[in-house]
Amino acid sequence: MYIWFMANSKLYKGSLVTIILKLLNESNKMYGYEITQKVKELTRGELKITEGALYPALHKLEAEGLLEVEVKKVDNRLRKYYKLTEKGNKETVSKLQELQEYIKTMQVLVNPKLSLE
Amino acid sequence: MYIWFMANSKLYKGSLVTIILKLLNESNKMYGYEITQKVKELTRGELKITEGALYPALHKLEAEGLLEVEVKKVDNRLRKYYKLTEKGNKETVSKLQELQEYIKTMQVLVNPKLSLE
DNA sequence: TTGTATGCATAAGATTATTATGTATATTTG
DNA sequence: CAAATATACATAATAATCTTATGCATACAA
Repeated sequence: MYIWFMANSKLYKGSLVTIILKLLNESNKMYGYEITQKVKELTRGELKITEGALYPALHKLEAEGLLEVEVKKVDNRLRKYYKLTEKGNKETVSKLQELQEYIKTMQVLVNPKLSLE
Repeated sequence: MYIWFMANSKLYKGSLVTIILKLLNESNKMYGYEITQKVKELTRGELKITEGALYPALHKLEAEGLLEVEVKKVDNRLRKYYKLTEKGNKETVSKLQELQEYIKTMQVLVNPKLSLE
């Protein structure tokens, strides 16, 4: 993993958990590397998910009971498949709401013609 | 400053500089406390700007040459009025573009029906 | 056979914020 | 009038999250 196109915006700080939860919500189960590739694909290489951020985040979500893990060996290589628990499903809904509220609030702050209804 | 309604979302991390620059871009000059009150007003108390975040951020922006400061004494109390430098104006445009791109990217990640044009 | 891709992991350091203090004056309220 | 709140600045300790760097290992392509 030598070259990365990066979004280079500090705004993504805090978004990683939301991204992980939403991707897992869409596709039943995914493994870490798959998540990095999916994000790369969806954002056309614009957004990098670094391993140093991803793996600790997955471990934390698992420890919090939001994800459960299943280890599989494919082509003689390990994969750790993650899927949402029931608690994880609820948290996903909550995180997506937070994201919508964040976007709405920021648009109000940044566009003086808008207001919070 | 005893009670604060807070947005309680980690997504705001990284947004403070964008907020400060945009507010100064709209209103010529503002002082720190005024910024906290303006944000509170615009977001109807939803978003808190803590002093421990605000003042260091203002100092940093000044050190980077994005803001210039003018100290005034009003009602026997100090106010440090900040305004954008030319460099600060350019950075404001850049930060606002970053915000729009962030929002677009996140909507793609979170809404699988959308795509980057 | 060397580099790239796949697949995991963690440690050091940077950045940004929260929380807790501290100082000081002005104004409101019981 | 005393106490609480509002105005106005500031910084230090701590927490959270990320980047960068490194490490291990297998598979595949040039």
